[in-house]
Amino acid sequence: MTETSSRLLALLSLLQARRDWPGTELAERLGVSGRTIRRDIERLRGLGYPVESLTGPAGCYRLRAGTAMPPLLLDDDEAIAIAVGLRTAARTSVSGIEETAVRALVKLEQVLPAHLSRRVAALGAATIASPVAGPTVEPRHLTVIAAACRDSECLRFAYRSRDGAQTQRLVEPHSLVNLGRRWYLVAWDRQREDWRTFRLDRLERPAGAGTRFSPRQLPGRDAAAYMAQRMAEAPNRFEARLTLHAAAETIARRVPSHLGTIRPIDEQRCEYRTGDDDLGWLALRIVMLGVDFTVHGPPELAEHLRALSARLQRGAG
Amino acid sequence: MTETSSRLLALLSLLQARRDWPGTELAERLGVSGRTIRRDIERLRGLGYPVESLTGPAGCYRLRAGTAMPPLLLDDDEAIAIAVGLRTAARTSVSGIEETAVRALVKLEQVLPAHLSRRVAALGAATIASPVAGPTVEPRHLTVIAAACRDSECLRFAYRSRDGAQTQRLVEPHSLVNLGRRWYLVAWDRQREDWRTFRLDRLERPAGAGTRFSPRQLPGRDAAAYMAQRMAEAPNRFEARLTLHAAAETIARRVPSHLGTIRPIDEQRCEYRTGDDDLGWLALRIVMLGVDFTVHGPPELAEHLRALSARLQRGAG
DNA sequence: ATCATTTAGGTCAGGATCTGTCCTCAACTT
DNA sequence: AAGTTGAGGACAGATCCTGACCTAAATGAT
Repeated sequence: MTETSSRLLALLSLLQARRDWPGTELAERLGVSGRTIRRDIERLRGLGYPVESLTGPAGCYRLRAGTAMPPLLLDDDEAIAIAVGLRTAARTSVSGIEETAVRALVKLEQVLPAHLSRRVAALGAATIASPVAGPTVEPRHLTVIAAACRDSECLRFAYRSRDGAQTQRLVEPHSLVNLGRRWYLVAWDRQREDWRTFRLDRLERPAGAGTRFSPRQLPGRDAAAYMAQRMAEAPNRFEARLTLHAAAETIARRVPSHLGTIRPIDEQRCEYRTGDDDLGWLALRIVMLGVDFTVHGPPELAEHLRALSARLQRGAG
Repeated sequence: MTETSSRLLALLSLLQARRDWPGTELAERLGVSGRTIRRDIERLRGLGYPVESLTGPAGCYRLRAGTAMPPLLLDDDEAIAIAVGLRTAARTSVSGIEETAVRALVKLEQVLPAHLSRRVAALGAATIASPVAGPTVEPRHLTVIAAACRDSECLRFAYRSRDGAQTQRLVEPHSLVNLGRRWYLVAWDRQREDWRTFRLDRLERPAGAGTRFSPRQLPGRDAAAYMAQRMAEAPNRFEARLTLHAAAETIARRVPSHLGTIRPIDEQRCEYRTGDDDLGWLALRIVMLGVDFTVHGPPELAEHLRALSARLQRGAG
């Protein structure tokens, strides 16, 4: 019955490509009689996909939103758009869905035909990298590691520790965690026989080792909690304290909660605390607020802003 | 045969959720015999989905990337991640796939269950809007209009022209075009009986009018070309000319081609020309380059940068 | 090297399902 | 009021599906 099944898929595909479909046109396209189309529609409804129908002249079938997600039938361009969209969603670190985006990306890339994969890679190469954004994570690394987590497959990679030393690692990956602007891997290090966290931007040539492992119990509630605890021990290099000359609500609407805290001082001012490892990024965040401000620390930030101010002054003549 | 079809879909879903599946486990999950699983795998292969298999102990089935895109079977969270990803991809205006992203978004939203739709909307509301970004387009407007284009349905909306006058429009939508940082609708205006272009950020309460129309032939090669021609007649409000104190190649890698042109002057300098309607955005683009520069015009830009410089100077103390 | 495990696939019989044809109804637009 | 479109029952013939049973081939562990 591969005939009937594939026809049902083709029917779903058509119903997703356009909204309104008269029965006769569907019958023609699929090469079956109108009666069979009606039966197929009935089958789809039986499977839980709500197909509306209008009677009379200009009557048609129409796939509506139901209670469950139907299989998505994408053409090449749409698949590419989704891959690119998920990559940016995974990278932007403001939406709060980074981990899910990576999971979806792994699922998509597993079945993405090679020629589309190449096109996505080409588009990725054309994407600009902001010079103040600091080190970035390659999307490929992200999906390789996420796939290893999902499939309980050992992972091998080279790691550059904070002091610059290169080591080769073999780990049992547990989870990918997105915190602040960075990605971390929580994994059991097989050589050191202990849990470790790795920053993805310090990691090179990750590849599945080919061997499976049985998942271990991570100490702590979950990977995000574990990671947050580790992070609390090693805070950001720069912790900024400023006064903003604008109402707290105005600012709160522009700053995602994990990128710092806002406290009102009075009607026209508020206190803003935020941290980062990168001065350039920190400064840009402040500039983008678009309001007057006063820096209370750290001195490096004030220095950086003065340098930026001087550059603008010189540039503007 | 709804039984067999839905089992095939369930099988595809399982194969997408994890990489390796032993046959016995699949048989258990789907409640059929192992022989039927083998036959189902055979069917999937017959439909063009390449299912690998490993024999021996630890043997398993594995869905590989083929030559065509299989139907994507998503869970709730993944569907949300894709919706959010496509929204950002449609909004960012650097990837060059904005139109396709909107098309995919329309397809997705047409079948996205209501409770997921609400969650996407909630996430969208939490997204921050940069104050220098200028007027933004609501994702809802984008999808409503794109759907009307796709389905050849008349569209009604309120339009605020450049001088602030409000008018009610009834149009036959032709295409959505993304140019620069903006979205435009190319449509046949039924009242004026001529082609018009509309900026989406000036448009309110778009809604399908319920009536269908038969598509007209647009003058010009395609909508993008038509739009580009119209745009050439009405350039940006501010056209910036600067010298950057950095090698042309360095800059070229950071600037998407439609956001201005780079011409080398010598080894260490290049000329950068770029335009925008919004001084804040223009200035931010320059700041983000992270290199020294000299502004040659327009005077408003220099003025704006001096003001920004002063703000930073004050803020840094 | 041997053994156990896993996929591959042929065959068979009974039952279920699918398809097209023909027909009658109901709903809706013009 | 008429014409168009979807809904769906009935029927017959062909097709397909499933589980059971069996043998072959590949592969990792002991």
